[in-house]
Amino acid sequence: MPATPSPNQNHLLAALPTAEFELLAPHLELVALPLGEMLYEPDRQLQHAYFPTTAIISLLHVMESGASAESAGVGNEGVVGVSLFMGGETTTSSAVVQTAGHAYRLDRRWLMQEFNRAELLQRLLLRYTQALMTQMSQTAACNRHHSVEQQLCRWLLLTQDRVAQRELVITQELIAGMLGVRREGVTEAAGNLQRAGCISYRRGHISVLDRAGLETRSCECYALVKKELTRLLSDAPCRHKATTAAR
Amino acid sequence: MPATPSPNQNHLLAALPTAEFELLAPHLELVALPLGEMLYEPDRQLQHAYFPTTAIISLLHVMESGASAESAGVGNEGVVGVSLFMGGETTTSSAVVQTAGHAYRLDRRWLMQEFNRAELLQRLLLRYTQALMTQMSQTAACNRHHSVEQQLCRWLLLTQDRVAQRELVITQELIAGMLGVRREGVTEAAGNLQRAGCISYRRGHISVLDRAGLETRSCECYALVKKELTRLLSDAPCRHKATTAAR
DNA sequence: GTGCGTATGTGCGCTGCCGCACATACAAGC
DNA sequence: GCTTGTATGTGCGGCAGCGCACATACGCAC
Repeated sequence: MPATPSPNQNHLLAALPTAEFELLAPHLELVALPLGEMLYEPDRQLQHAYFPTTAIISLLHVMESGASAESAGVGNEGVVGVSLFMGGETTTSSAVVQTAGHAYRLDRRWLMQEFNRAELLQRLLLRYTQALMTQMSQTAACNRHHSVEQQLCRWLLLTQDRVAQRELVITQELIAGMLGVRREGVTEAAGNLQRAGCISYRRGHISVLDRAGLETRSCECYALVKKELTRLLSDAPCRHKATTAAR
Repeated sequence: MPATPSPNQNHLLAALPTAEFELLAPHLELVALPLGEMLYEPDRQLQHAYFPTTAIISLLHVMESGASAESAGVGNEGVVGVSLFMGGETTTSSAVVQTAGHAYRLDRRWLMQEFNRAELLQRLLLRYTQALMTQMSQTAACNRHHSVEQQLCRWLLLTQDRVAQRELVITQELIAGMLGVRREGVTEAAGNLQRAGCISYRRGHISVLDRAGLETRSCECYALVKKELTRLLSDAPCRHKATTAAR
């Protein structure tokens, strides 16, 4: 973990060619995102796009019944607020900070303007958006067909990729909210994984011990989403090495 | 149903201002899409974008187990092949003709070129893509929390909006494939809906008798997706009235 | 009309997840 | 240390949907 926050910790920002980055840099504002903060909710006008460095954000759907489910997560590989440049400005989902950390944000108007002017920035953001769509649509199919344990594995792998740390700081209760299942279901699945030596956990902390084991027990969705993200962003121009991290 | 096929039957094409449409028109090619035809599949390079008029296309995910689920459907409100202008060129899903009919298609290269040149075309396509993302992410949450009957209602309503006909020509088996559930589950749900007077059906045909009834029995997802589609496309410039049809 | 392919109806037992009601045990603050 | 809030463990009945095995019945092709 770099002690000094840097925009290059975000893969999209790091992938921008120097010329474009220089234009953008003065407008980047570092913000701390505490756990549970809501970056946007349905129908509320989003004021900034957020490029996470150490924070992780969940795109959550809350149903009328109060039940919730995550359609995608965003970490240092992406950006929160694609609806700004997609033109809709609002979305039907909420964006909630799932792991506290930092992000750089850009003002809405500036981003919208620059998106239309800077061709490479536009291309990069659109390619990332397609990766996000992959994640969403795969989650739809995954929710239909795969078990809680498989989905927990997928979720742990995706999340760990974003923090680059063995230990995740999160409660099973919160994970249940993301997956849209009961907290008890997560407890049981996590128990199995711990007994199998894949993870170990204590009150609010989960450590990944055996990634290969998790990948075996995960459904195919993890590898698929990961592969697509890599494909879509790896051949982008790149100032720093941040984008190369595949899995 | 107009006897003469016209690009204006597709809401996106109809929404283009005359100047932009004139540029595009010579490149539009009318094609017949038979039931079951696969417009693209994972990793296969897409050669055309399809603007359906009477056809309906399902964006399907096929899992390793062979099970499938639709993450979104595309009818005359949209376009198949957003990955072309999003920059990825391929996707991880398949696109399968769910209801036979017609579509206008545009060559891949021409569309990619024009997307970068024509600002209004770009804006329209991106807004539609955001509506598609709404459909995908809502489907993810819906698959998690709602019953087969609720989802069948949602599916019937969305599909009927696309054909503008009382009667849909489709088997329960195919619907089951879209929803990612058992055929018997669809049979049972359809039986309930018929007994309630919402629909009537016979071998391969389903007629919607009571839209309001279906909306009541549907989950909130139908209204939400529909509303977002309307919002994103209604304030677009519009040569014809096609885009105004909100439900 | 007759026949046949295929769409639909129905009944099993089974499983995974739910909803609830607790028991337990951790960790931070006094 | 002890208390207290909260995270986790566990057991129950219930139910929706699954997988299977059929029975039935529709409608097209001949």
